[in-house]
Amino acid sequence: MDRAEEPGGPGTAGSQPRPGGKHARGGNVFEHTIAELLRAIRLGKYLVGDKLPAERELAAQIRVSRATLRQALIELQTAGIVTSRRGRYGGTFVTRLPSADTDERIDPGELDDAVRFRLVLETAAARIVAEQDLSPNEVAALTAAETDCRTVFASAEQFRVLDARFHLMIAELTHMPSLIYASASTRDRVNALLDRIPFIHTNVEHSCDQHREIVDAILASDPDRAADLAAQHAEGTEKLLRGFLEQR
Amino acid sequence: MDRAEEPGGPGTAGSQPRPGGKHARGGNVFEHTIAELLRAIRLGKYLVGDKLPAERELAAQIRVSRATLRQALIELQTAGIVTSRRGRYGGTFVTRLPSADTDERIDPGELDDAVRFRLVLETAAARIVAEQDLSPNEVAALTAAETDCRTVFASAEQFRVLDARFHLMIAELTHMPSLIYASASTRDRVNALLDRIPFIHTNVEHSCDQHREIVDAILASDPDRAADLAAQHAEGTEKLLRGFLEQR
DNA sequence: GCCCAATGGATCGTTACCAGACCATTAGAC
DNA sequence: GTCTAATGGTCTGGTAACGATCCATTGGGC
Repeated sequence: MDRAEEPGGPGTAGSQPRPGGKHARGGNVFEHTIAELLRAIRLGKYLVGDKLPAERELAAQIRVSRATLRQALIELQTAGIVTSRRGRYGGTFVTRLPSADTDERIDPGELDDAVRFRLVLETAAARIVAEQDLSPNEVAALTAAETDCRTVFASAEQFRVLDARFHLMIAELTHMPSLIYASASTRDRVNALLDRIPFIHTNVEHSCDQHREIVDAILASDPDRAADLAAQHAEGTEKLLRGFLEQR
Repeated sequence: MDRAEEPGGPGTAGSQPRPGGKHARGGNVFEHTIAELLRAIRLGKYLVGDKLPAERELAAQIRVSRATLRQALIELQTAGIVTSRRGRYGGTFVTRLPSADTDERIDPGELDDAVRFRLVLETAAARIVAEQDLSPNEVAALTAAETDCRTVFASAEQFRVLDARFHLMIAELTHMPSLIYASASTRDRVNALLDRIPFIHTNVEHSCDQHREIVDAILASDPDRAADLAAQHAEGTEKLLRGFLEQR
């Protein structure tokens, strides 16, 4: 190796991916904040109808000033994704899911990276969780997340949120902050890709079946089987995405 | 990435880790820049004696303004880690390795997270690389990185740089930017922990032997063995660290 | 010997973002 | 009915970081 740099080398320096903008970080803090909120909604942290945390609290969570957060919220409000009510017991509420950014170009490397990294993370998470002893609460949460997925065969959007919640649930059960964060981040990238391809019922049902099997393997404390099933599951998505998006 | 998030919701929102500071990101851009430079040096991207990229270029790489970069460089210069020379064919040169920040407190969760995530990443990387066909150049680079480790039994600092280079080499051979970035980031966290414990010759020799075995498995295209060896290797470090640092 | 290109060094005006204080509105409690 | 606590909405001053420009130094090429 060496410090040839650029072309190949997304090496060690370079910090987070930060497109281009005025200040540091992701372009600017404002856009980053919007992205963060959208992601949380898309990944099912806040479902439609849910109330977001109070502005002061949410700002602290995203580590951004309230002023900037409000800018972002106003943007989302304009887009019809949230609404705000004043007064005690008021707040900001999710009204609908954000529509997919179908216009963005597809970076060929992006697909490859996102989908392969997802395979790594989810396989590992499934194995790790299967090796643990889960508390009754955790078991309940996991099975609930699994069955929730089966309730919605209607829209791609709704399914995707619940699907994401299921997979993130597994990641969270590892209690590894790094893995949780990486999984959420990667999941969102994969979801963005899934939005580009048709919604296929058969696939959804198959996915749900696989979810069930993964949960079974985890609850049966069978790490190898859990990992293997998770890998198969991820590979299914991978093939689907590559089939639709690669080479064009 | 790292650090989780607030107590309750280690969920999906929460953005990059941003301790506490004025502006956004890692406290402030200035500190982040220093950290980034130190990391690149510690992980062997720039070895002692090497010339850093020109300020204008380096600033662009780190995605930071030249003014901020210079602040950081001046700090490093004051600390004796780099020196600058003006004029054409001048530049900024690495003079010595940064000394470890032994004063920082050890977050008990940090050890656990860093060490477990490292296991996940390096196991996956080894498996993936073993599944690939490597080009002659890649094979050469890998074996070179491995043998380089054996050349230095002198100081902990030097060994750690070469050790990091070896592991990052494997990560880079996956050609997965996300995995490369995560590996570098995690590696640095682990290194910071290793700086707190004594440097044990026997362990280093054992590590080198394991490196050799891992390379053998990769070149033999034996993914399972490569993954298994990588896991054993990482677990060795894990036990060492836990033994010295946990519970006190 | 002169010039030039590449580098580090310095300065300046602008802006994005922040912290904190304050105002406005609301629903429930009393 | 009034009070109160929790919330969204508004405003102000401070500053970190930026982009841009210019200066200073140096070694090699002509």
